[in-house]
Amino acid sequence: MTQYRDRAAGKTDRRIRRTRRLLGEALLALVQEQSFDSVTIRQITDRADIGYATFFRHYDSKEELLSEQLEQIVRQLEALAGEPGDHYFEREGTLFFEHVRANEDLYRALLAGHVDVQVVRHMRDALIRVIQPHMARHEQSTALVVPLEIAANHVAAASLELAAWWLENDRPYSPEQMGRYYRQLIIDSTWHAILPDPAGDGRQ
Amino acid sequence: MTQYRDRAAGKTDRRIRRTRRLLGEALLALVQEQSFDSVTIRQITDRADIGYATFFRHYDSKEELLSEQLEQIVRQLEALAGEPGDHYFEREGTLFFEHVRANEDLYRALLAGHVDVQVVRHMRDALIRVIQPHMARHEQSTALVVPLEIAANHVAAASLELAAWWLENDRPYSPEQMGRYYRQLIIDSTWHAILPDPAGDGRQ
DNA sequence: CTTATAACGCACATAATGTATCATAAATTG
DNA sequence: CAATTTATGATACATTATGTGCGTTATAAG
Repeated sequence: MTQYRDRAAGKTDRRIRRTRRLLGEALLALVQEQSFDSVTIRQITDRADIGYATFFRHYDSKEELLSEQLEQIVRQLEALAGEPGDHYFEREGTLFFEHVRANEDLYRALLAGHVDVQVVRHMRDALIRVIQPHMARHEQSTALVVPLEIAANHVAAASLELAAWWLENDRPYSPEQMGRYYRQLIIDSTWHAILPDPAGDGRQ
Repeated sequence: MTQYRDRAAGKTDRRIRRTRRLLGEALLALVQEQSFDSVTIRQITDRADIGYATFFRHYDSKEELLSEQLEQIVRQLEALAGEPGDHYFEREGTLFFEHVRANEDLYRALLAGHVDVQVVRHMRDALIRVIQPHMARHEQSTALVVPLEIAANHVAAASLELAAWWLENDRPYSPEQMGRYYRQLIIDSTWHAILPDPAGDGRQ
């Protein structure tokens, strides 16, 4: 059914906002205690003190509810990345892993639990939309060696994978150290792969 | 239940081999027609002409059945990679994407459909076990800038992501072209990131 | 041929999803 | 504040898929 979704994203009626907020909080709390796919909709509504049937008036599935929660992460990343004129690739690194640690619960639900890969892909696509404008600055300067589409996908996917590795292994390195690895393995590497030999750099 | 699993991987009784083969084939056929998560165990057993209850004597879930099918891909990759003495990173590239195209059905089931991320992770871990020995050759030579564990995880994950992108976008480039992107974006880049500045070599 | 055992078919239990409906509570609107 | 709209609660119900138990039949192994 899902009948209240269009209504200006639920910004109108206070009851709608309250219900959606409670459902989101309940999901986040439950995901701390068990894997995402083992959470049932009944559990979510019980924890949120919301009628079971009410859930379906807002979401078709728990994946949809999770995706909505992930949007707040995307907004944080947009703020992190700043404007394309800003030096995204220089500032990123430590900031990204501090952000991951600050939102560890959400990232664990996404990356370390049993989730449909489509949800991860949705998150990755949102990340691409944040990253790509920053990489596109240099597109007109020269013909790219590797298509921007592929490079942006690579950076987004590899960032999530590195974050997943970090969380799965219980954060064995500091955000600063991970930031350095991140830049060496993903950012700088992709930079060199994208741009044709800049002459004198001595790398590729 | 799953009662015949220990029995030397079902190599003994011909009926066991037959049942498992038919179930695997049925899953592969179904995944061509619909997404993995929409396939039911009943559909698999119907297609395979196997009793419903029999499925559970062999597998606990369809994820487990899929994972078993993926093992044949891992064996192919092992053959592709050859011995650690062989120049894995030089030979890889085109070969990998020809391999992906040859096993497109299985890769689509894994990467393009709705699958539990744990299954993808299982595949990725198998890939790491193939790749890591090839990278470890150089470990003793110098202290690595990026830990081998992280680098191997990165290469495996990024390889799967690039393959996923390729299939999701209906293979817009040839395996040869993808092989070049693969080397520039993942292999050579990781090589440079792993080893400290080799001074004069210019590449690795 | 004899024995072991895998598969079949069926019934049944369990659990989760999703829908329909009506009464109630709460919000918005004027 | 009053009137109206509407979201929620609660319940019952239908549907679907998973997973198990068991007696019978078919088939492989020796």
